[in-house]
Amino acid sequence: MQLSILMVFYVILRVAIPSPLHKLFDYLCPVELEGLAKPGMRIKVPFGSREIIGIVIDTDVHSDYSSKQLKTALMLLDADPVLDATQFWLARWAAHYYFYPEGEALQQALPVLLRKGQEPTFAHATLWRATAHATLSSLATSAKRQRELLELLLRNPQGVSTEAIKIEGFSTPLLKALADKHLAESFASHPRPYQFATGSETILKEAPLTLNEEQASALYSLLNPSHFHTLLLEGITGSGKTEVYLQAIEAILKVGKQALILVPEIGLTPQTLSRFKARFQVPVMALHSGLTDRQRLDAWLMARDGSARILIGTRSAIFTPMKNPGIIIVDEEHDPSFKQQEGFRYHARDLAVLRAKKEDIPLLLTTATPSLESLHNALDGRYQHLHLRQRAGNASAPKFKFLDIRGEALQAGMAPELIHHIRQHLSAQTQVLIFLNRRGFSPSLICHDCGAVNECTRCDARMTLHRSPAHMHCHHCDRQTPIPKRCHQCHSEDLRPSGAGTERTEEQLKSLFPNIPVLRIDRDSTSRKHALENMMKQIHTGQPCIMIGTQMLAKGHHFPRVTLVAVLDADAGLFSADFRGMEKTAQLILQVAGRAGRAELSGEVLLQTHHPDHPMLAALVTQGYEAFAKSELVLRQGAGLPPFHHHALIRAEASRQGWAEAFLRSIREAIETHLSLPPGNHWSGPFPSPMEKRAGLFRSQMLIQGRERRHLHTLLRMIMQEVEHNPMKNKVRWSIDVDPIDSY
DNA sequence: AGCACGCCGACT
DNA sequence: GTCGGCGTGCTC
Repeated sequence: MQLSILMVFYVILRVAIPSPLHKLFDYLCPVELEGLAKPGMRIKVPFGSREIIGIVIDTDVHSDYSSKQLKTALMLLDADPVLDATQFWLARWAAHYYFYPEGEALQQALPVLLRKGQEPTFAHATLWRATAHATLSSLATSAKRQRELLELLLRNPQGVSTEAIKIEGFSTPLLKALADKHLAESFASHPRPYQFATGSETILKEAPLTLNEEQASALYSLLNPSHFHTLLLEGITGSGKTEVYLQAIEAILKVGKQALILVPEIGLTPQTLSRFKARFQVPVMALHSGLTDRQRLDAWLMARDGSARILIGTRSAIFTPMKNPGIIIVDEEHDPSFKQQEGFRYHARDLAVLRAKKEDIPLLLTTATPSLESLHNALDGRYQHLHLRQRAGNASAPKFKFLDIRGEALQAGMAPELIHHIRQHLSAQTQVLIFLNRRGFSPSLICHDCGAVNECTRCDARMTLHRSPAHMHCHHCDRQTPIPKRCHQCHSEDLRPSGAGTERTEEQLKSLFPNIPVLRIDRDSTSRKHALENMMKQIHTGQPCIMIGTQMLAKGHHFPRVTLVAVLDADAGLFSADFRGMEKTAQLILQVAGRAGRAELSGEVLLQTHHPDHPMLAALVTQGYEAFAKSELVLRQGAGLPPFHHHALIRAEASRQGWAEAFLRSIREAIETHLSLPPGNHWSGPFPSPMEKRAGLFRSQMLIQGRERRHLHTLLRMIMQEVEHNPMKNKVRWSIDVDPIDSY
């Protein structure tokens, strides 16, 4: 007997769901969507007891699940993929590379409103107009207000917004009355915020500066070829890096293309933006955290349809679509804020390289102090490496000097000789900048009788004493308490602040120089609206003053009247547990130093240190950053550290001590007993994190070092597998950090 | 991550 | 008697 087999072929949709599960989910494709669902489109699907929006990854005829087990997708939200091919590829690539769930990664590449299922269209306003047959005579003369409103509508046949009608003094019931009589009607308008024709338009508002030879050569190298290549442009502060890229952008705009500029988190200031807006006539869009969801979507749409020509944004802007990409620029490429520090731990600079390659456009990395990663790539010939060694105009480079503070009595962190220098510079009618990377009044409050230190109950850290307003503050978990009156151990009342933060140095400077304005610039003093702006205004009057601040002062600002820069604690980070401590210190010192002598005045930089003979510090000061960086690279190579070997950090935290570590240990042991380690990989740990307890959680980590990326990733995949089966996985919070930039 | 299910304490 | 605490388990 012959059985007739009825074969039913289903179309399977593979969907990325925004959930922390590291997998894709299969759905049956409804018949009416067959042939319509394409990769990159949003689709609504049932998921557990909810309905959520996922992204179509693929269609298939096979699934590991039977058609009985599969649910049917509900509806497609897009007629065209909302993620273009590049975005789709980049987000997925990053999800795999950084071991982040694909659905979550794709989600993060989309503006919030699109995640929520809104249409990818511009904001539409509801406008009102008179209907075709409406005339004033249709209304009784007694309906005075209605007549006035109708008159307004008749005068504006293009439509009047509801807001405008209210502003004119008409109430909504009045409008409704007209609508009910079919004299007024509403309609939706989809304004294009910019109408922009490519071609013969004006691009510049302001003439470019004349480039010197170095700048011109950098510009030429950047634009030739116009295909993918990476250029690391290393130039000291004031050497005119920005002018080079402004002119590169101009050239890109001339051929009808768009430019994407990534800047550090604190770099996206109104000043940065105004520099672009002053130079270019074309639409410049800033993508920053202050935008509403709606503004963000509009900016995203304008980038996608090509009407926004210049896009400036922080880290996440790397996922902005562009219709006609022409160039990507990563400004201050060494800045750590390009690496996201939680969740989706991607590095925007590294993704920029991937994206530029995919789009086949040039990538420019600019900095005064290259990251060792980029420098290594340049030295190995993967990036072109160009220098701007001349300072623009006639500014001269600042002179560095060590101030040996061994055995010196410091006043709020300042040596007598430093105070003497400050006095000299002030009497020459110039400004002084003091750098201290420590907020608050004092980093610790110590009992003078028993030595007990006021510590945070939730972290392995000391509470910082703040004076204005007076409180104790943990800078690691944000816990705040009143200032204790007595020692918690011996109840002595003799509690003394030990060490100086910016508040204390500010206070000391004010008493030393009562007639000179002292401006403190840190996160606390600038939290009020316009506070920073007002201080900047005062500084730019050019009158003598002293600025005391944290790294907020180090980045981006121009202080033409500053002739003395002092780094109070050049040793911070010199002996840190983190192998990047030295690199970070060097970058910070040079960045602060760059504030001095930017105009015609020459500058002096004083570094207070206990280690004037430290070889790295000496190399930095006498031979410059590149010499320092090259010798640091030699050390890294010898120690098998990045950028020569690759790192990944497996972190875990739990509410009870020992859990996180036990979890990591069981992962490691499971792999070591059942599997063999891919070649070139090394484990260390698990060990407690440098600050084991933080915000009430006990943290542990395990470091993996790998000679080759692909083998490192093989091991990370093994770890992922192991975690899936680990019974403790729900007792701890864990994460993988590929290419970590600190081990906090 | 959500959300449901499930099994123990103080309340209209 | 029930509301609700959060432990546990699942999501095609």
